[in-house]
Amino acid sequence: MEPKKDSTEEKILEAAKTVFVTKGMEGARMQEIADEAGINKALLHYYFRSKERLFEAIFSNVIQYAFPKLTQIIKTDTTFVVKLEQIIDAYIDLLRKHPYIPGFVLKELNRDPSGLFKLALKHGLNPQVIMDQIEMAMDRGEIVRMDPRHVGLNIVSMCVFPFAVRPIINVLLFKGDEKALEMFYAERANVIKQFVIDAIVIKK
Amino acid sequence: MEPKKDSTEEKILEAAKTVFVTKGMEGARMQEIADEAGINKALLHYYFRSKERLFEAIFSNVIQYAFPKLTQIIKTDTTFVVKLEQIIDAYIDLLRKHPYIPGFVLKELNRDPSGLFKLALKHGLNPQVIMDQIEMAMDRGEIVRMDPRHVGLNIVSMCVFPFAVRPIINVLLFKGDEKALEMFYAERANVIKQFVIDAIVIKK
DNA sequence: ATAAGGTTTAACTAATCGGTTAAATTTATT
DNA sequence: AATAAATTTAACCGATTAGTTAAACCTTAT
Repeated sequence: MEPKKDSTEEKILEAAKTVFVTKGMEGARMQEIADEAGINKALLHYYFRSKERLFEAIFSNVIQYAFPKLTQIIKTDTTFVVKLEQIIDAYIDLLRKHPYIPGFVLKELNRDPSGLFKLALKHGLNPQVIMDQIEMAMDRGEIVRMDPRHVGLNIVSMCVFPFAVRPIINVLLFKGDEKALEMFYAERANVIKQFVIDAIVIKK
Repeated sequence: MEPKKDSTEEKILEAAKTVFVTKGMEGARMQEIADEAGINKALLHYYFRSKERLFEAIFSNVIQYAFPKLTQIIKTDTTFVVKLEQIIDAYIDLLRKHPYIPGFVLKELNRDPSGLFKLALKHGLNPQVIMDQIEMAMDRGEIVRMDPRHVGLNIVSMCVFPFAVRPIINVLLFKGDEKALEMFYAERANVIKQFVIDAIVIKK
């Protein structure tokens, strides 16, 4: 929280983030993090005693990009459609700015699912709030009635999955054309909004 | 292809599949694979010279669960809706039988995306066939007109993503109740079919 | 029986990697 | 200038791991 300037600690955290996110916990090397930060391995251990401690500092910070704060939006006093549009826009924007986060988080949570318990408590991850809002929209007759968990999962799937498989899409659909790929991602917010609305919103 | 009986080679391949899929290429240990196969490390290297060779044998075999043969279904001479239903059913069935494949394939393809080129050639991965079929359904007026890549990606996302994040869903939505989780996955085929049909099929 | 190939045992190499240490050097503080 | 803290250097430790080797042992077909 504290290190504001380009202090050594900040340089380390930035370097560690880069290396951990691209290589993962197991693939990352302390020497590489030190190089990336422009310091040496001894100093790296001088600041963060162990690789595990450093990783946890990074992971706990990065997790907010994967589970963003949606509670402000979802508790707004508007129609479900408006909330839906705002949430999808916000989520896709966030993912476009941090495209490698989904792959990283998936990898690490599959490696050690127990870490999720701590994170759920620490960051107040509570899908129930979202489920409740979906259910209330059904009660108001705004959307068709179905298991809200499936609704939520469908939306998250369409938002996150394309980023988690970015390398695959890049090869299979765009043959390496990063420019076209980025444009494709930019389109997704509107595509998903339209898709979900047509699928579940009741027309009057 | 050849080893039919419970030959040593078959035992090794089975053991390697188990270990690689659960631990990944980096996390897997040759000793553990040898133990799992009930043999020793020397014999393991006697059959498969290196870890990399063994891994490639496994990965090339496992990849068919991730990119199943959909061409037979999609080339059928029926309406798009019927094809859609068959494909989603087949895909969800496959994933329920091999729930850890998505996580594994994602992890490894993110680690080394270059491997995808070989696989695309070797297994004839050709999304264009599917894109063409989607476009033809639009021409026939069966579904609304939109970028077929988004359509395909939406469907695949809703099918695959929930399996890739199985540990997360298990904790966040089911608090470890594997029984309820499995039932939830069983529901998904129908949920996705209904969702997609409502989203893009034109009612007459 | 014997020859060949499959299998085990056990020790070893070479490389990698996280982490430590101690001394020297630089930088900032008083 | 003197002191303390930050940083570098360079060597090292201990553990892990992929892969090798050579000898012995077992199984099986000829």
